[in-house]
Amino acid sequence: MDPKTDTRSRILNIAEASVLKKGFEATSIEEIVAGADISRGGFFYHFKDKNALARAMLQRYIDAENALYDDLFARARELNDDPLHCMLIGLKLLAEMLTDMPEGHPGCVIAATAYQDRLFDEGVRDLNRQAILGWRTRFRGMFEEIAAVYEPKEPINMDALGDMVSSVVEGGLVLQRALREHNNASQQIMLLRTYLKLLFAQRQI
Amino acid sequence: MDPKTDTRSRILNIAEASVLKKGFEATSIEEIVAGADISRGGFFYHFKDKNALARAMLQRYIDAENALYDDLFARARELNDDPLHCMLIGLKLLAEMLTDMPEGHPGCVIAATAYQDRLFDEGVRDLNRQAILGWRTRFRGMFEEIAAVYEPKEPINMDALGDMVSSVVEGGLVLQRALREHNNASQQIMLLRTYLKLLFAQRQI
DNA sequence: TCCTTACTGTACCGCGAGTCCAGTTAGCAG
DNA sequence: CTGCTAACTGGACTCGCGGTACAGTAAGGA
Repeated sequence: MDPKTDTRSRILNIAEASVLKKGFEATSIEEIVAGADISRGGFFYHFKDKNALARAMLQRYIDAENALYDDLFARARELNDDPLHCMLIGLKLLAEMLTDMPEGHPGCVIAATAYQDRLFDEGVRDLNRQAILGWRTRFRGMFEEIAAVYEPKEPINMDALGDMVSSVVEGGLVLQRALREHNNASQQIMLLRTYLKLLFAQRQI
Repeated sequence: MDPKTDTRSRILNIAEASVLKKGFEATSIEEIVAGADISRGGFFYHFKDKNALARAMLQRYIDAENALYDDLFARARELNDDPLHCMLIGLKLLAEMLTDMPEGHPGCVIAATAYQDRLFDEGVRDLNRQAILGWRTRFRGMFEEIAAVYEPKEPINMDALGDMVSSVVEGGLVLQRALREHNNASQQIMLLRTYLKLLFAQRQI
């Protein structure tokens, strides 16, 4: 509440809005401090440099994304207890969520970070890495549950399949950003959904 | 031959090597001119600014990528005249090609460009856009040929399916770059290959 | 009263992009 | 041989941005 005590959060909010709109590099410290109504000195009091800001933002983003996945698949699970159908519903929900964002998804920070090596230090890149590995584990687990019930029609590398969710989202977001269209990511997720239907369905063990 | 007359190409070569290794932003004009053994003035004689350099490099990259696809699928066609099998062979060749690169693929310039809005002007972004739209058309055409012979087992948006090739490559490269692994892109392409097998095979019209 | 937290404000540095411009060198055209 | 142009060199300079340094201050608790 007290504007003095939550300056750090205010900085993060302002920075996040600007970074999602224009990219990290395009967001100058100057404009952050202007938006948060503090001095440059104040900024560096909270973050020793731009990398510290990046780390904090990335951590926030990853936490939000994880919470989103938790929520999405929890809701899917309520609707259907079967692991395959739960996954299919979850992906549908994810696709819908991406379509509903009028501006399109803010363009995953993961890719932005991956493609700006120099700008970020090892800590930032490591956060990034851990997040992706976390998603790999999450989805591989779900796919293994599915495979325990439905025999896959083709042999599949489960790690790669786990990665495919992130990969499809990231790839879709790259297209979306480059093409300035707004539903590529959601379309690609729907294609992945079809893939999983073909791969697992109709051969219950 | 004459070092004086092909300075422009020399600049592009030096710049490309450095950009693929460290990223566009991390490549300073200073180091390009040092590598090409010219002066800063000489650089700006050939390229009015860094954007002009980016445009030239991107165009080169896109041309090379298109030539690669032409070659790959031409070779695949020689091996098998059926459109589905041609596609499957082509994707296998592509995956192998990506694995064979010891350093991994140079990390597609498309994504790098998409995620650095401020750095590039409209011209660069438009080149990027046209390239992806070109690949959409290319692959949609191939998928339509396949669909004329093999009825897809699930209804499919052909534009999205065309995009899926680029999307899977881009997504895989993002993972690869973020994880510092080296075969994610090729694995994702192999998954796409399996997808197409499941979607089209065994239902010849 | 003293210490700490959370700043403000100002001055300053280095780096890289980009500009300007005067001068040089090589080659070709008349 | 003259003159013109392309392809530079070299140096000085501006600007924005990240980052440093540090002195001072206002507010709140022990």
